[in-house]
Amino acid sequence: MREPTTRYVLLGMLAMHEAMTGYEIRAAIELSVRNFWQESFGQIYPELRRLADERLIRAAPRDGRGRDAQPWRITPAGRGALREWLGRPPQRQARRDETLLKIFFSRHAEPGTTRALIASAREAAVAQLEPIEAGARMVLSDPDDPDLLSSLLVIDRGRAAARAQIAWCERALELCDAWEQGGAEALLARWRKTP
Amino acid sequence: MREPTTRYVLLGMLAMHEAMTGYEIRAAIELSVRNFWQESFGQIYPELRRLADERLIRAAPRDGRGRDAQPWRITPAGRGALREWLGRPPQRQARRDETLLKIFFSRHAEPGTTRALIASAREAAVAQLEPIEAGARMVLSDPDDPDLLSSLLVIDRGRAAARAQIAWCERALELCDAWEQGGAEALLARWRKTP
DNA sequence: ACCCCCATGTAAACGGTTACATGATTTC
DNA sequence: GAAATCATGTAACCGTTTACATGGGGGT
Repeated sequence: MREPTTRYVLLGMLAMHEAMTGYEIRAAIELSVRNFWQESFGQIYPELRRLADERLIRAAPRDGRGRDAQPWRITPAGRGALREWLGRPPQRQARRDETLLKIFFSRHAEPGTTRALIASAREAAVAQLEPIEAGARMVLSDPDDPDLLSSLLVIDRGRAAARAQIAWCERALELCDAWEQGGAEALLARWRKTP
Repeated sequence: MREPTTRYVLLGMLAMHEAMTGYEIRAAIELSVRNFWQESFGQIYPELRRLADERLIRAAPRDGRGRDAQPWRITPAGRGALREWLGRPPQRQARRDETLLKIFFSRHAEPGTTRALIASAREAAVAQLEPIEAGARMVLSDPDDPDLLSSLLVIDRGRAAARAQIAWCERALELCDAWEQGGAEALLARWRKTP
């Protein structure tokens, strides 16, 4: 049995932010959890309808946002559903990294591909780091935010992941060096140096 | 435009291993890249048929494996397709971690949920580490393997990711402590201590 | 006799992205 | 006046998982 996660992301965001439109929820996801979650409008809008049908959210009065903007509010039942989901052990983890897969097979590619893949993985991680630091500064500027702990935790996780990625890329390039210069022997020597 | 990755995983495995059945390919995936990729039989068997139709693989003679076991071999065209895919920049990355999502929303759960989630994330990472080390020992026992570099690279990545996860979990628990004992002020102090 | 592993496959359902359509409002 | 952003939605398509079906071979 699989479980749709989208609805709980929507409920979670509405639990944090009082009243939001689908568009704003999407923006909030991109702002806060973008390093480990994403949702498309094609998921968000139909799911909001379903949540409203089940009385887990309810339409809030339209104020001066945009003409068509429909803000939603979480209901007590919605908070209950969210709490219940949070209490269940998480099961799904993505486990899909195309870059690493390519690196794994790269012996069968054009020469130099392994290095190129590692280098671009490093660049991607470095690029990830910048918005994370910007997010950190933003969060730190409002110490009264009740979600301060949550925000810092996920920021720290994204940062740690990016840093680990960068460190691995550098080590990986060293292992490539050793392999190219001294074959299996040198590679294993380099490997054993820092296990 | 999206691109099916399954076929290239199959081609890659057949490029590494000479002749394999669908079942063996699945086992090889679970052995080597399971930390960042997975395939189900429902994907593998139909895709093998398609690859055979396109002459990227071809049926190898059945030897004494099992009665129904059908080994496949990669063709030169298949190697070409694999090489071409490896040369294209990787695009998809999963970006989906339900555990972290729950941690992010855990302020709206029963008290203690945040800690419980972090603790179970830590345990999961520790459990991941054991088979990785076993895999490392296995790879190191055969230094003549032409895929030695590839294997060590992905093993090192899995290990680095698991270790980073464990380290983050410990820091996260410390941040929880600070928050619970001294509120925002203590949390920020702890945060700034090791940024 | 029973159970587990090997082995292949199909069909349904689901989760998710992409493309498309539409139009208001704000900013340069 | 043009461009960007705000805003909602639908339909098609695709990738993936799950459940189901089937049966041989080997071990206890």
